[in-house]
Amino acid sequence: MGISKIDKMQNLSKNQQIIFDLIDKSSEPLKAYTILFNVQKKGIKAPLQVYRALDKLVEIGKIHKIESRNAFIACHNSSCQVAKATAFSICEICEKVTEISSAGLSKYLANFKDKDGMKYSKYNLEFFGLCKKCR
Amino acid sequence: MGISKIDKMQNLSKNQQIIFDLIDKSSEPLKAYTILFNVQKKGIKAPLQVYRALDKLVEIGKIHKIESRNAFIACHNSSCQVAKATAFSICEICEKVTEISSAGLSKYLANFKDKDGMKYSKYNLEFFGLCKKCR
DNA sequence: TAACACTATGTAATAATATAACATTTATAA
DNA sequence: TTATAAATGTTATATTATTACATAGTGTTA
Repeated sequence: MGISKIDKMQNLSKNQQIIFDLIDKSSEPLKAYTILFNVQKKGIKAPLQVYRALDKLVEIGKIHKIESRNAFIACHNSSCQVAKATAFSICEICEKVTEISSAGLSKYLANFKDKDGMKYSKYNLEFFGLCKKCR
Repeated sequence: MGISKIDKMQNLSKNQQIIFDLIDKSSEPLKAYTILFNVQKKGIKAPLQVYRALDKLVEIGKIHKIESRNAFIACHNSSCQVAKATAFSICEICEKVTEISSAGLSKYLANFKDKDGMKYSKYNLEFFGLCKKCR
């Protein structure tokens, strides 16, 4: 009668919950020190407390890191299996980031084989361009 | 009788050439401060000198930044149009990075449209897994 | 319950990555 | 040649991330 991994994913610790809530309600990706500044009133004082929570949230797939921006957004895509398959579009003017949810794309990438016939279990894809507003 | 952009790409400045040579002959991606350490004997003393050369080399497509690793490798792929379309495989154990050269993949991604029918002019894709040696 | 393993937290210090600001020099084009 | 753009040199500082060590909570199981 163990607790499954799925169940565990829903029981965030105190710091994890505070930081997830902040990221989840944000309309844009947040940087670690922006997060730190915003949660200091809740008792989280040190960078490490933020980075530890971020690491865990990324690990369980609740948030993703936008590598080219060193920033974090909440996952809104049920099909990215625990952070293993992520794709984003990034506007180079306003910096708006949107998670891409495309069955075709994820299928294509999950099945992609390199020259040696090797498949990869995990990927991150970042598209760049101009969003509707900024065109 | 102007000099074309292609020609310009081959005339690197002194610092750019020193830093490109180092990256080009490296068997692994190099980090900015590793580069700095290695070119100090050649008179490049400050981080900014390195970052400026790196920025330029990325811009003209001679090198690429591996975003998830904050490291740089030389481009060995004639088909990545001036750094606008890059794909890499990264071994999560030995950290070996290989640039992927796949006409199918680049065609698929160059033509990918999101839900709004929008195409993107630029992308970076990083695959993660275990390389042959580390399996 | 007691002992254990595991996860999370708190705190200080510091490492690693990257940019701002300003002065000067070199290369290129008109 | 003169204007312009590109590159360099230098100092200081901003931003991002980790090491090391001590403590506390949570769940498991003997």
